[in-house]
Amino acid sequence: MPKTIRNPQQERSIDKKNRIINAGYELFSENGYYNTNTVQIAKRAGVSTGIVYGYFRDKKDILREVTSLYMEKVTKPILNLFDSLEAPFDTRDLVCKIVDLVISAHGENAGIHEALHSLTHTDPEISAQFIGLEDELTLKIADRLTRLNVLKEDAKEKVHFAMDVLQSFAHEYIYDHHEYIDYDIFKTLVTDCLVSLIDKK
Amino acid sequence: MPKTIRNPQQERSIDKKNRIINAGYELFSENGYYNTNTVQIAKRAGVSTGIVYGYFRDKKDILREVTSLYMEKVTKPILNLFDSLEAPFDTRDLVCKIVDLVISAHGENAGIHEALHSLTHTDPEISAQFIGLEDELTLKIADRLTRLNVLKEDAKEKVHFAMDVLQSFAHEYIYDHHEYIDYDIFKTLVTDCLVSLIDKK
Amino acid sequence: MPKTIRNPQQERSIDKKNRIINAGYELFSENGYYNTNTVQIAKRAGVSTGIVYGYFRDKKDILREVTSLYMEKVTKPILNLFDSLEAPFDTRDLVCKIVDLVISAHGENAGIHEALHSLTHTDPEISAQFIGLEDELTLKIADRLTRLNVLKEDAKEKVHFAMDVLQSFAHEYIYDHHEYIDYDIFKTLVTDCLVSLIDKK
Amino acid sequence: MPKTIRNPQQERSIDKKNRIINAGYELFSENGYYNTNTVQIAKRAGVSTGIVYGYFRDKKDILREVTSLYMEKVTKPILNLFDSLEAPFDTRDLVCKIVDLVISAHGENAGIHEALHSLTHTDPEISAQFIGLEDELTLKIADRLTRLNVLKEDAKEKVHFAMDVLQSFAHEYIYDHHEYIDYDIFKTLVTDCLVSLIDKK
DNA sequence: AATGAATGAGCCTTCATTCAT
DNA sequence: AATGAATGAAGGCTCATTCAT
Repeated sequence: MPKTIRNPQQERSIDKKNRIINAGYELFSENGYYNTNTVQIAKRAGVSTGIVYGYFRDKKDILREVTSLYMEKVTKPILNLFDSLEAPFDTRDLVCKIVDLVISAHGENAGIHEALHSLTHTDPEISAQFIGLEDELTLKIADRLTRLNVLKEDAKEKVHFAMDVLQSFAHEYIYDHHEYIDYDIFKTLVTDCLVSLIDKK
Repeated sequence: MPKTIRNPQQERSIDKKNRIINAGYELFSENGYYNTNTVQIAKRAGVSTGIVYGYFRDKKDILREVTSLYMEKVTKPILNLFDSLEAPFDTRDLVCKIVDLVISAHGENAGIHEALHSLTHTDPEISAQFIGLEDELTLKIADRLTRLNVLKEDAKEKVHFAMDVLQSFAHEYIYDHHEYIDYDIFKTLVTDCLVSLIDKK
Repeated sequence: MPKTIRNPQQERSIDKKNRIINAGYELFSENGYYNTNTVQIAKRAGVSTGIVYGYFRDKKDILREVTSLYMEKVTKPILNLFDSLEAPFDTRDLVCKIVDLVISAHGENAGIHEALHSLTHTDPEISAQFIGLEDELTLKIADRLTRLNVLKEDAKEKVHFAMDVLQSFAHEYIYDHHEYIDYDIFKTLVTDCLVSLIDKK
Repeated sequence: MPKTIRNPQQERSIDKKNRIINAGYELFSENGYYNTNTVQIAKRAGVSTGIVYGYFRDKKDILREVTSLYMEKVTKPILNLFDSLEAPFDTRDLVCKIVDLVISAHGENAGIHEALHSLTHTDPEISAQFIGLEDELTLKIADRLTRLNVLKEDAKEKVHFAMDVLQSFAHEYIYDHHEYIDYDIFKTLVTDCLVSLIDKK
């Protein structure tokens, strides 16, 4: 007897479902998945506990949707940037823009990245979602930069490497802030690294 | 009435405490912190549930010690490498060694890094431990490389950046393995990046 | 504010109420009372959840009506048989007919008997309905057989006993089917028992 | 990760497990399986909710054990009677004893029979337990009576039929008590039926 | 010091019933 | 009359922590 999960078509219902997802997004972000319970999510979304299970199979199902939302939020601005990219352009200039973009994306989605990424290790489904996102992003950007003649060889590897570098830098920048580090210098190092990656050979 | 936590001096007790920490290490590594319970830890350690609370204030306290253990395991081989470093040496050679070292360290401590790092965001204490480790490592290595005349300016920033790059690469290398990526090429990119970082200017 | 329960007069409403009762009948029959929920009943009946409470006070109220329906289904063919009974007749012949009738009635209403009878013990209302049915049936049959001069003394006791025997046999026959039992022989035993009951003294 | 269920060896633990089973027995008996919750069981047993799951996998598991207990209680006195049976004996005398025995067994285990039997229809496991019990009982008694030369042909069918008759009579006698029935006469009918079953041919 | 049974708060989920439309 | 989304109390179960021995 498979319970039916509402697949909301009407505006009000979609809104409610989204409110639950956003509540999950916020709470997972603030306290992590395991420190958030369904009552909190419902309360934050302004709905009753019961109705949550009208829209989601279980708590994990909320997580899935939150993950998707996160992916979209992170992916979109970056893809937009590359879509609107017109040759010729200054490499360093592009890199700077990207760095700032990733930092701000990371900042706005503070916490959720950690909360989700942490589940990657124990949850195959979330892991697959993450890997899928990286795949898509890498391939799209590599393709775009190849077409623009910016990258020739090893485009995918370079793009992926660049993404890793950006990711970890953004995280560092937003969260860790070690006292003895001059983050302007750090940022320059990152930028240089990416520029030389693009201009290689 | 502050409960007394044993600070074990006797061999047998120390051993028992260590067995608990190791059990925690393994289990957190395998299943994550929230999917591990104290009964499992005690069983794996070969001790009773009750005695766990003779050595640790609470479950979080085990986590703290596991984190410390992790730090030591990861830190030691790297520090050893730098300690035994004698000038003159070939930069690329050194970088290659380090890359391999970090990969193997990451591989051996598979899982635990994720499990711990994930808690960083919701747990200030763990976060502080992580940051503290990075601080120590960065400063020591930066100092060493400065003394060896390998790095001059911005030593700390460079070292920290290098560590980030290595970390994320190792993780990528061990876990994610995207199909379309040629990891030999990826590795070369990383190596090049680090070499040029050191040889800068 | 006593909620008003519709006492449907119009054809469409009566139909709807009956569809709910039948849905309950089927579902209780298939899965038992406690494993059936009101949403399932409404869905099976092709009505909305809400309207169920327009026709029934609560879930138990559906049960009451289902019980009545069951009683009717089981009672009618038996009463018909006795109504159409004309003396003289062969006792054994009559008994055989009845046995077959009860078996088929039990088979057709598979499940619901169990589902309902089980509630008898914890639910006084259902219990009363069951007892009421047995009373009515017993008295009518006893009366009929007395008039036909088939039974003289202890008619009610005999009829009731016969009903019990038939009931438990039918149940056995339909459900339990133990491997080592030859049910033709079993049936003969039952028939003999009933025949001798009627022909007693 | 299969949770370990304590298999209690020590007296105190066995006692506790038994107290839980007995609490289940009583409560299922009084209110049925679905109207009894684990908190009630724990409270009645004088233990905490949690420990219930130290002895039982889940609520259903308690049901299983309650069922076994019931079977034993019902089976034992009857088997004892037949074990101590020595030829020659008066058939009617034996039947009377049995009837009284079954009535008292049914009375003492008031309610639980219904509560359990009701689950038979929706729960294959309980069903199997019930059928298994009937099998065992039937075969043992049939065997005993055959050895004693009391029954010759169709022993199993006769015994099973007798058990059904006794069962339904006992239930009638204990619970339903229809006003217009003279239960002494009823009892005589049952006795006669069984006697003639035994003395058949 | 050590054991492991015991505690009970808290979590996820279901479902009879209500209510806005 | 009718809909079906919404409510929230209650149930089964887990697990960090305590306690009798």
